[in-house]
Amino acid sequence: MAPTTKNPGRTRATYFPRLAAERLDIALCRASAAVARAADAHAGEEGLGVGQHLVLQMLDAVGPCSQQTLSEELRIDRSVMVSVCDDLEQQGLVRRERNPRDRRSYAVTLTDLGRRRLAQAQTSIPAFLEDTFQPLTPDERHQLSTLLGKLLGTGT
Amino acid sequence: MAPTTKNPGRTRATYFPRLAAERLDIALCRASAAVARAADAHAGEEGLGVGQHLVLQMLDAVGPCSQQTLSEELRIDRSVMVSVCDDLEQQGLVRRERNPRDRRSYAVTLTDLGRRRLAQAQTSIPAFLEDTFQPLTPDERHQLSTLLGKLLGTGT
DNA sequence: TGCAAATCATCTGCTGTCAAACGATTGGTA
DNA sequence: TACCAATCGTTTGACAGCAGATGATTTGCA
Repeated sequence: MAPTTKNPGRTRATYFPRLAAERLDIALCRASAAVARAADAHAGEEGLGVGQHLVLQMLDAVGPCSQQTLSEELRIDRSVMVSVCDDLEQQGLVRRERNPRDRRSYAVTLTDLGRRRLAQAQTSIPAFLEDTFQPLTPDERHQLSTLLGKLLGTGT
Repeated sequence: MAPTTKNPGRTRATYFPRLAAERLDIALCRASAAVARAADAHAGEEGLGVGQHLVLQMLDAVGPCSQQTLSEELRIDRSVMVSVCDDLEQQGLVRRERNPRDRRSYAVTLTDLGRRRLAQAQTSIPAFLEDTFQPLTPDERHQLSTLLGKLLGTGT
């Protein structure tokens, strides 16, 4: 069985690279799926979901926010934001205070515990990014960041 | 109401650009989500799902395949591949023939109708890509493709 | 040969995401 | 004032994606 009798149509030197080269949209989606998987795994070890981390980080950066604002800025659907804030509140990392000016909205507020939890979670992010984007040099990562920025319409 | 009495914490000059610049993983996922949404919309108009299109294209390129091979090369879960092939078969675009060498697997085969349908669907792809990646110059698209290729481990 | 392990396609159940609808509240207009 | 549209948070239902189990079949090895 020198000339492989089986695997009649199996073209090693696979098809995927060709596809990824031709279809930029597919390449982007597949890469994103891999990265998202890694991020979820990392977040799982850390005990704080990706979305929850982002909410804490934004609250720390810009102060108390409505869930609406958090949704828009973090690109997380508002119906998802509900459960994200539920979890955070239950862990005592944020408080939901009614906005006296507009009682329809909350003013989601970072607690001291939340601030400490965020600081702790932040420490592992650089290593995670380093690990996930290891195939790229620092310069290439910067290129990628710029290109994605343009694609997202977030200025340069 | 010259000094806006409401919107106390609303920081226009939004937060998202900062986030996207710091967190390459988030930028990648958000960009991918936007692109995927556009692709789904395009595929909807075309009447052929993204996965179904990819299957037809691969069959045309490499000949009859098992669902397993299609799954691996297209990065589509095998349990999802089942319904993708179901749809294609029901529309008469592929046939599922048993592989006589290995009756566990199918040899999914492109029909003439499938080949014509593929040719028709292909024509609208360039315009879709042009539209979706409009913020990027051709050179930048090539850069992005190269970077994603490295990230996906598909050689240069 | 006969038997254990691996493989292919499929099915089931779980999770996360999104669209749409809903109550509560607000702002604007007559 | 009374009323209508818009907004915020929430709930619900539909749907895709993935892990794991299952049945049929094949392969490897004694």
